[in-house]
Amino acid sequence: MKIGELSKTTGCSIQTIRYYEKEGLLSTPERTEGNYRLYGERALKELEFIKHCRSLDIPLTDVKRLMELKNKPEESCASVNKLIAQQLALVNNRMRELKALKAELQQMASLCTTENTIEACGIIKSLDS
Amino acid sequence: MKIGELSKTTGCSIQTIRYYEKEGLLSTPERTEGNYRLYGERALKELEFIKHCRSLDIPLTDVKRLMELKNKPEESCASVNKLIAQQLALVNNRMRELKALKAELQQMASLCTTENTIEACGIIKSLDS
DNA sequence: TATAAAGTCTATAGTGACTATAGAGTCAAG
DNA sequence: CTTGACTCTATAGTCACTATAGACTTTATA
Repeated sequence: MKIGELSKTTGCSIQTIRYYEKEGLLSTPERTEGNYRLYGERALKELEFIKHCRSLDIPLTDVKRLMELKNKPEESCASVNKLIAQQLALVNNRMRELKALKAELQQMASLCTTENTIEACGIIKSLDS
Repeated sequence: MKIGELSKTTGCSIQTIRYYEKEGLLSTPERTEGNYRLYGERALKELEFIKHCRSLDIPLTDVKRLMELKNKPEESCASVNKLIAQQLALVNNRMRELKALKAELQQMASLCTTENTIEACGIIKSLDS
């Protein structure tokens, strides 16, 4: 299939697919006589793997490492484990931050009624303190 | 005070301060004979305001708008209100995503014991599906 | 007083993960 | 045989910074 079809099937934009190729995440596709990229099952699977990792916010460098590890099936998966644990720690951190953030935003929202002038606005006041 | 002191007082890096100035968020500072930036109370307050907004993940364009609104104290604060509500919606969305993400990462972590080879690794398997 | 060290200046490039655009080439349908 | 859809490469833009190079200014020390 050509890049447009791959894009539709996977939901990745065409530019993103080419970007992943440039970054060495997708294996170099064959080309038609007219120099169009040609993809098969393999590229589809690679792309789905990347998509899945990205939906977990795993950075592309780590995705690349994971894909390389996949090709060394006899090695220990300790590094895979570590990577996921790190990712989990990041997510936990970010969630804690977001909770605090949400609380403050809600508090701010409650300080403002649309009828106020900016001078009297509780939100601006709270941002100033 | 000079930029280094402002940086230490506020915890913003020197480059960030200069960046905010370039983006029109900080008012243009005076200069010494030797062309060093000179800041006073005003810059300190502006910078604290920006920092506070940024800690709430409010994008710089919106911070700029808020600062402009602050200088029009007689206008209605409806737009301030709207901006905060939008930000809150974003945060809520992101929290929902992160929850799902965390659940999946935890599930994955539970699939792997360090003794496995990659071939048998539950994490890689789950990333593949 | 000389010089070394610390601070500051501007301008530019890099980050990550894309997105957008320009300008040219390819291919299928009417 | 031409129109339109698709694809190609190369380049620039996004956001909010961070990092660097190379020059200048100020302060501290010998």
